[in-house]
Amino acid sequence: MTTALPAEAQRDRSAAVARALADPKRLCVLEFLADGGERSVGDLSRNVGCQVPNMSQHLAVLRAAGIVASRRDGSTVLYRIADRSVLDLVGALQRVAG
Amino acid sequence: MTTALPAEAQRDRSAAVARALADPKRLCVLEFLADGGERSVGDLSRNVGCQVPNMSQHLAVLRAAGIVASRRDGSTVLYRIADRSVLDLVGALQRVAG
DNA sequence: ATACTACTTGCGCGATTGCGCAACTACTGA
DNA sequence: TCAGTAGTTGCGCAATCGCGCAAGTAGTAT
Repeated sequence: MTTALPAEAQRDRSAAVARALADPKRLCVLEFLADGGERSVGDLSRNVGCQVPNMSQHLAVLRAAGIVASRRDGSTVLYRIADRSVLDLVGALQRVAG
Repeated sequence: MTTALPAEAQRDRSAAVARALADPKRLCVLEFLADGGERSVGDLSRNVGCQVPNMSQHLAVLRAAGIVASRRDGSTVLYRIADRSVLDLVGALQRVAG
């Protein structure tokens, strides 16, 4: 079995994930990544409509929460959804928000 | 069919729901409501460990996001999870945060 | 009406957040 | 090495958030 974490620590982690999703631009990023597979920072920044440094910060928030992952390809950095469970989460979110 | 909302408005609603979930105490409230059915403000405030006015504010946030609903029973106000889809959302959140 | 319990609302404060801007690092190609 | 392109990081500011506290509303009971 996995180590039984105190319920409070688990809630803190859940809250951190929710906080990372609590921004329209970051949700927009996840929509692009959901059907685009991998995208560069510049690509995302153009499509979402914000400056590159701002997008980089948003992506850092998503990555810190374990929602996206990144890899470098030459001079560009490609971001992707970290896990399929993230798609379920975004779907559930949209259903409640619907 | 339902009116096709602009994607941006849908994202704003999703972000609002996520923001409402982005607090450990509010997640704790949802856990209590998930297996307790209906709970009063005082009850929740005792179990979560915060003052009554603070709990009332947290519940107002959750209600504004459509996550919980309330009804009055005499002098007490009982809160409950608004919809089953909220349970799916919290579950998906915990799975990603796991 | 009075007193009491249950809850909500307004206010102010410290902490966090999102953003633009500038500066910095990382990689490519000549 | 010297540009040039792609991202990241640091800083400051306005806006928002969570909280405690005080005051107000709603319902019960005497």
